[in-house]
Amino acid sequence: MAELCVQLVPLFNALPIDEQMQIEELVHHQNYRKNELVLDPTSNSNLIILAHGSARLYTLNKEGHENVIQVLKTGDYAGENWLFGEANTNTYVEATEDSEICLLNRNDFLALMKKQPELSIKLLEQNIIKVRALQKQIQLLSLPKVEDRLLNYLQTYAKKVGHKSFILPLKMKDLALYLGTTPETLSRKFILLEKRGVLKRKLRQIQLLFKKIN
Amino acid sequence: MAELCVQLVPLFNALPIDEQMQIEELVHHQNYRKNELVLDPTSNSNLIILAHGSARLYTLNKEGHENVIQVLKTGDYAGENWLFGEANTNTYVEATEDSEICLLNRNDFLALMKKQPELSIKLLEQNIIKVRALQKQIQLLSLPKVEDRLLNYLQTYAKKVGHKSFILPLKMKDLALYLGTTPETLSRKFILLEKRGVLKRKLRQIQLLFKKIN
DNA sequence: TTAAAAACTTGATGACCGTCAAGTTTCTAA
DNA sequence: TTAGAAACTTGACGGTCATCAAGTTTTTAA
Repeated sequence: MAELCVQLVPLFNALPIDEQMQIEELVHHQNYRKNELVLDPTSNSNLIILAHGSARLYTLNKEGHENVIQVLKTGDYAGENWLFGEANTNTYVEATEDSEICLLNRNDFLALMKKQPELSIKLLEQNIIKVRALQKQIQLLSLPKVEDRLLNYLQTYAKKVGHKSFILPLKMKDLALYLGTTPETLSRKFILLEKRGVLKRKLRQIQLLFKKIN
Repeated sequence: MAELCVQLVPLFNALPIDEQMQIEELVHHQNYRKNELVLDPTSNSNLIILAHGSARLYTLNKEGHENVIQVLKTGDYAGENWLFGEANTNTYVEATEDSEICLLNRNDFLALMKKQPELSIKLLEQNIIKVRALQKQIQLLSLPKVEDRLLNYLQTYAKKVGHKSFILPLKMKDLALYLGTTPETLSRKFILLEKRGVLKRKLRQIQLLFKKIN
């Protein structure tokens, strides 16, 4: 279990601990019984974090029938979008077992950001970094050949660590996922690149062999 | 040519016009002669926007040799990252022809955000929306079959517009690019889905035929 | 240290899809 | 209205890669 609920939310988890604690102070921890309604559209919009338990998030269609959007388990969260932009107008959350749930009120949060502009600047900074990482991943995934994706990834990573020798930060399985391929194919591609003299490898230890990293 | 330099920068271009103008007021427009240095690491860090002309962005390696990172043409920009986080410590920009260049100073910009917390909140909001869109695209690109990517895209779009009939917002060519495939394959997949009775299509007019949009 | 699990590799196979080239339809602007 | 361009379609083909299954190696934890 995380020390702070807000650490579970990607939006916040890269923030310095001080800022995280400022936000944590705004959070209301509460216990709900099974089948109890946690929030509905008349509530203030909230970020909802499941500290422990489970809940389901649903909307009601015209016929009044539930439309389950998401099932939340321990450690999950929802409603990041309600902290900004549109408020929640049609979504309900109900505990599906006895649960401990953290709620962060939209207005409280916006007020904090207005009072502490530094906080929103840091959040913005984190988010811009994230955007750049995602764009890079999309650029990679758009290369049709796995070989090119892998090479591009390795070059980028080498540039980032500033060295042509490095240890892969991901397991093959995860790297395969990141590159939109399978461990099998990835394994073969590594061997291919090694045969071509592009790199040397011992397990996850990689050494790139070309002159220029650009 | 855009009315405002800052509209060229994705970070800003979805902002309300008022906010854009506030930022634009901070921008220094300047003319540079061919080969003139626009900025170096001793300058304050700046966002640089090429209103007209061209420039090259480079670093110097240990031997003092130029390492060209990027070539900027009319409408291009660079240094978005210097507005936040790390300052520029090693990059030079030089005009490669007579150019009109807009510079936005990091400190000016941060000061504005601190004075106007609303601004950074809006920027953050835009950025979060962008993150969500990018994550969706990655999720799509990770599906190995084009067919699945297309169907997933169509379902998501239908949900967004709240209707099973809609007009594709992208040309085939662009949709193909977005889905990481080619116009040819995309065309074939549309026909396949039509034959299967999943949808009807007349040009870019789409109608999904399955019961449930979820 | 040793056994079990997890990670990684290897092989065979066929479907999928990118490519190229040549069509057809739709759009655009004079 | 019409010619030209752009967008889209169709066909044939071959390479890439996902899949499945059965290895081997490395890691983990008792």
